[in-house]
Amino acid sequence: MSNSLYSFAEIEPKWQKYWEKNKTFKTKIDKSKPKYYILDMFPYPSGNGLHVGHPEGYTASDIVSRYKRMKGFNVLHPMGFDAFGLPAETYAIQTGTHPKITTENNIKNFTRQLKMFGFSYDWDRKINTTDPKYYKWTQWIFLQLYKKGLVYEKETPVWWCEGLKSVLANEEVVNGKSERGDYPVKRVMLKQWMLKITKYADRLLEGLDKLDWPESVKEMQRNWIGRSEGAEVIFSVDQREEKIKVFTTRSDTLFGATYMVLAPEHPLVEKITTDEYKEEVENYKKQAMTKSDLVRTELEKDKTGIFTGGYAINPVNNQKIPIWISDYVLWGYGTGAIMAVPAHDQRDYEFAKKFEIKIIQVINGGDIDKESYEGDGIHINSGFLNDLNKEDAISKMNSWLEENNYGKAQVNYKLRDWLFSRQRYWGEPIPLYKDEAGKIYPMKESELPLKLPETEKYKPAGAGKSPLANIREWVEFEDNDGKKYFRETHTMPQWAGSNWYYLRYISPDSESRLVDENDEKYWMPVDFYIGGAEHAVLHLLYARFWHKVLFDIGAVSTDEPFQKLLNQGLILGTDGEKMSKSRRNVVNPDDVIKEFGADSLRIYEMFMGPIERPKPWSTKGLGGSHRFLNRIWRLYIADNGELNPNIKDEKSSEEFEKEFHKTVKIVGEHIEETRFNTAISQMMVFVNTGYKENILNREMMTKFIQLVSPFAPHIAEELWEKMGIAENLTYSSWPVYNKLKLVEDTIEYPVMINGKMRSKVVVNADDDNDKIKEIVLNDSRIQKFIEGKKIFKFLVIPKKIVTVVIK
RNA sequence: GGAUCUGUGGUGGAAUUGGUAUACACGCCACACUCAAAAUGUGGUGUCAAUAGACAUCUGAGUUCAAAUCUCAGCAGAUCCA
Repeated sequence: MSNSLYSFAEIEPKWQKYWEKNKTFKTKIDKSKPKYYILDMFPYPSGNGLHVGHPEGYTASDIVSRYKRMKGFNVLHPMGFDAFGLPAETYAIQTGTHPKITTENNIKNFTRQLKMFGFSYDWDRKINTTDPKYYKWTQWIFLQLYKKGLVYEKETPVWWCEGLKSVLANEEVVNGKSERGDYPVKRVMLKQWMLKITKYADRLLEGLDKLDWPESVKEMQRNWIGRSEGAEVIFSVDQREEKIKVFTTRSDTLFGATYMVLAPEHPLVEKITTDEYKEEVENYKKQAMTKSDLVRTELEKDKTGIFTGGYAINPVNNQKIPIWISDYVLWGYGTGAIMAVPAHDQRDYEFAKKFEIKIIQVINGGDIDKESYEGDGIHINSGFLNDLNKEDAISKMNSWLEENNYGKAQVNYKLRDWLFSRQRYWGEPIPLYKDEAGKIYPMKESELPLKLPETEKYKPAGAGKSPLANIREWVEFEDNDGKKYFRETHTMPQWAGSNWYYLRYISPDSESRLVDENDEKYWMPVDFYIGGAEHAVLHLLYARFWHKVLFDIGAVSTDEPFQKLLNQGLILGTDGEKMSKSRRNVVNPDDVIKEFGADSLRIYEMFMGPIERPKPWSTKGLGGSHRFLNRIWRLYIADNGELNPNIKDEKSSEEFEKEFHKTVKIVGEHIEETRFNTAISQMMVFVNTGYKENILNREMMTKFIQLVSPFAPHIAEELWEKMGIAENLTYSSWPVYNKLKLVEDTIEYPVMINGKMRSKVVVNADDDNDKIKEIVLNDSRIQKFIEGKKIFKFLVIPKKIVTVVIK
């Protein structure tokens, strides 16, 4: 159906080979040029190959790369693979194929596909996170974190699925069952490695202000970090030594605290529970362990809880208040305990109503018989806070707490430390080991990389244990001192490799450092980073965290890694739904390239709509983009294969020349603004105009090829060659437009009367307002409307519109 | 429930950031080429009315000489968070 006039099937491989052979995109430091580092989020090389969503962002970054080269920048534009991950391991468990082999094959396939698009990557810088030469440095960074005291071990629950004999991630657990196989899952307590990202919370928050990122992504990160100012309050436990610390943003409501709630996992629960309640509490704890945090904190859900039999003392009035446990309080969030003020918190209110706990109103307002009141107001029933408003009451209470050693003002973060252990085989081994007494030792940097051992058993070794635990000869070793040591068997999460890959591209072969010092200073920061919005929080936050640590130890010279960020929108199926195998609406780029060529696919994906918006696929629309390339081709090449005889050294018409300069202006500006769809539509206008012209000035037509080249590089190279130009297109200078050509001698003004468009008048560009008014009032159409009416206002908005108000 | 974003022809989307609403493309219609079709080229295409004109940017109000654009209220959808 794609009746092509130009043979993309020959042209595209021809130029891809040419670029590869000539190393056209090889990048070196060149201090005579400004640098530009433009980065794609590197893909996980899945067995399915590329989908049409990948090339959307990659084409956008390729257009900018090619444009910047022509603008005289030294451009670094690399690609690599984030190749550790679950699918290869699952496949290994099923088939016995080593993940290394699967990964190698997939990378080959991905590379083949990426090359078919003609992306201008410097392939000599390709990286692969599973290469020991690469993960040596991932492990090295981990050791630096360890040395800085940012690594610690903590007992935390993980999801264990007996049916799958595997530990599952939160996302893999749906309604207390495994997403795959629907087996029950349970919480298992396990010692795991944590990274103290919370230590960097403030800097991660402040750093956002300087970044040229979408506001939505910055906002998401701010919410994720979740800084809140409040107070720590210390409650003592009735008849016991222990204290309970809570964090609250509403210390002013302390007089209304009528009970406390501990997370079921809170270690104090066991101590304070009286014999009478022991059994119930134990049962409740077991139940809570099966629920995910998401389910537990759902607002609408029915509140559950159990009284422990213990009491705490409210420090402000020495009242005994009951201590409950409930799953709506999470362990690992804040202090795992809350003071409950049912009168002024909705969840506490529902809880208190259900279990008939006392509700004391301490702020005037609302109707406490019906619902909690969370607004501001005058404090009542609050001793020394009475008559104060919220703000004043908070500050007075915080001073009181501090003076009396019952707490202090405190900043709290929603951000939690980063759980860094995975009970998997296909990940970076953690370079730590323990002796028989359990003492932890970091490996020496000179011993890195700690390679993954070969094995044929990829299944986990048992509840919460990694497959590596099966390989005794790897785990146990004797050091020179003759003592026995045990390696850590957990591996790093997939984020680890992707956390710093942008640095490795800068000097992929450096053996002495993770990134060469001089090269790093030249290339960093990444000027422009393009990728999916799904990484708005985790990847982009973790990478910023590591980067700041590297900055602190002097390994990098910038405080932030990614200056500008763009999220491309999802490409949906023709049905407007997310592409998925089960919906059978997946479009395969291999098929598209076979039928229409890579240039057509590139142009189409850029022309679909604004890059950052989600948009549905249209096969017809793709045909239109292909037709556009054919029209370009025919504008240059006649049916006999020779150059179009209209292309000559004579001057083109005034109009066509004007359109050309306008096109140069718009295409350049719109690339800078990443508005590729409108850049393309302007090129279409130029081509449409060109079809009506008899004289296509050779110089203009040459420059137009340059405008096309970032978008459709193959056809551009071919036409460039057919025009007989020897200069290297990739490094030719981007055309400059002549401003004077765009200045009009005359201006056509639309004339509005009482807000309605009534006529148009043409005036000379240098006519003053009086002259314009004269022309307008003499216009016959205008006269018809203003006849017998009084002119109230007469406005000329320069170069825009004339507006008349009559009555 | 919260945060952020979006809402324009039959469809994807433009609109110089408050100034002629619907650029460009898809689809559809007509004409040319053709024995015919495809491809290609040219023209038309918001709705009602057919000279004029009236009405149209999710709904309703407001600001303004002028609103798709700004403000408020509501409705619908998307993403993230709870």
